[in-house]
Amino acid sequence: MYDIKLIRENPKKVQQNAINKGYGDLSVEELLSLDDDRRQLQQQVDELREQRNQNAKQIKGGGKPDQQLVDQGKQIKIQLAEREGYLQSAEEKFWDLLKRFPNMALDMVPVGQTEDENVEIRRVGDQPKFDFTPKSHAELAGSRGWLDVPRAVKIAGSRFVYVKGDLARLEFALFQYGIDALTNPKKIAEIIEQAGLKGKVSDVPYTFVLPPAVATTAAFEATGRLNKQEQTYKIEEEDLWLNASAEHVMAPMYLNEILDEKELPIRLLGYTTAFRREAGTYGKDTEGMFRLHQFNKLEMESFTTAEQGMNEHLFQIAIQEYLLQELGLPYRVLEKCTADIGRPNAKGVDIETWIPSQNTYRETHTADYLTDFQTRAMKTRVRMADGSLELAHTNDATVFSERPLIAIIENFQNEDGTVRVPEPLHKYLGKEII
RNA sequence: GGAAGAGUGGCCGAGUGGUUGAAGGCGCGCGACUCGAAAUCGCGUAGGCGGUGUGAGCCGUCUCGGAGGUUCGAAUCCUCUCUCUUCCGCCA
Repeated sequence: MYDIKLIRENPKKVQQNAINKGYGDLSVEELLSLDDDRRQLQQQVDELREQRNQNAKQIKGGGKPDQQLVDQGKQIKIQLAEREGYLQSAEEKFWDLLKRFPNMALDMVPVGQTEDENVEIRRVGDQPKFDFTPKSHAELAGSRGWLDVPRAVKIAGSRFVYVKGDLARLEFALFQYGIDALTNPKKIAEIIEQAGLKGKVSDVPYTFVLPPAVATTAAFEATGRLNKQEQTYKIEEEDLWLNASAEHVMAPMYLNEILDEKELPIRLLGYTTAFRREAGTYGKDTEGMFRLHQFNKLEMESFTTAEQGMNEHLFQIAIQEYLLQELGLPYRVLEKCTADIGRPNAKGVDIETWIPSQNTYRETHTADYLTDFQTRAMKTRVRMADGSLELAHTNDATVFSERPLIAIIENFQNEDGTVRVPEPLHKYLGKEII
């Protein structure tokens, strides 16, 4: 949720930002008018309440209640109920609209209308050269018995799969590798060093977390990511939604809490199965396991002070790149433009990994810097060393989903359909070729 | 799922209709005492919203799990709901 005070102070900037992020239908003018309405009503209500309280205080003094004062109190009560009714509906309108406003994009974020205007900032790693025609992951996995799509469709419908055998084991190897790396102080220190972030970010390792896979409406809404129409599954008969990313169930962990500055940063490494409706993607990426209703994901979530937020973002990107480099996967980093960073984001980066069968880079990772957009709604605050109170900043980023498996089996495939396992995963898989 | 009990400030814990945003204690902060510390003593210790305004602050209002209701007036009474504890049932 964006800050109404900042909107009052910078109406033009906020309106322009909404347009840049694809929310041009939202009117700052309308919002400020609703804000005025509610503030006026709030004042009226406060004044009536004051009268009520004063009146009650006077009555209390005597032994027998003064009938005249009691009648006066009744009058106040009637007026107050009326004003409170108006206030309530004014508040509802106001908050409904305010919640729809996007977070302010940082100045460095390129302005763009679609994801095509994301800006590539670097490419790392060489695309593999094949002296045969490389197969798609769906072909490879199909021929090796690693994916069973028809049977998954039979029992759960489209966009579900059974992941089997060595591919399933490769998936767990990948996650185990990510968990080991991010919980290891030495690795963390190495990544910070390599990224030139020494002294700029904390060197505390991530804490591995297995979170609930669901969240209540209130918790999910506070993350700014509840997207019922396109992405989120609701559990019938329950006030619960299936997460579409571990971030959704970790970001609200400190709902209504005041953290001590000394506790920060809080770095969480969450693993969960994620569920997405994928509405509006009919016919897109239908082969194999690229776009599924259900997939597993390892995700970083950090809580920092405002001052540390940006460096934490850079740190999370550095982690993503470090792991991809160790695996030997070619990738490129894109600075997401205003239209693509998403409503709650102030800045965001996508990492796309080379997919030989598609002859292109495809999104495998994302890193989001949310500033205080989530924490304002979640009321997650920080008691600073000087005693002041400020909103925490949040960052989240992918460590690994299942998509890197696609990149691994395609980039490291042999002509006979076998796959060379990246060296860091050998110890988890117990073999070098699958 | 059934039955009973309980949810108060950072923590513990008073409080069953009227100066109670809330006694007391612990913790924490500042100060005194001390060479220093402990102990002791003194003072201070929630947040949101609105208004006014700034060295600061001041005024009003709301918040005692959450929502609603009764009342001139609710932490206190009523209804619903959530969570926790214990017992029963079921179960990976």
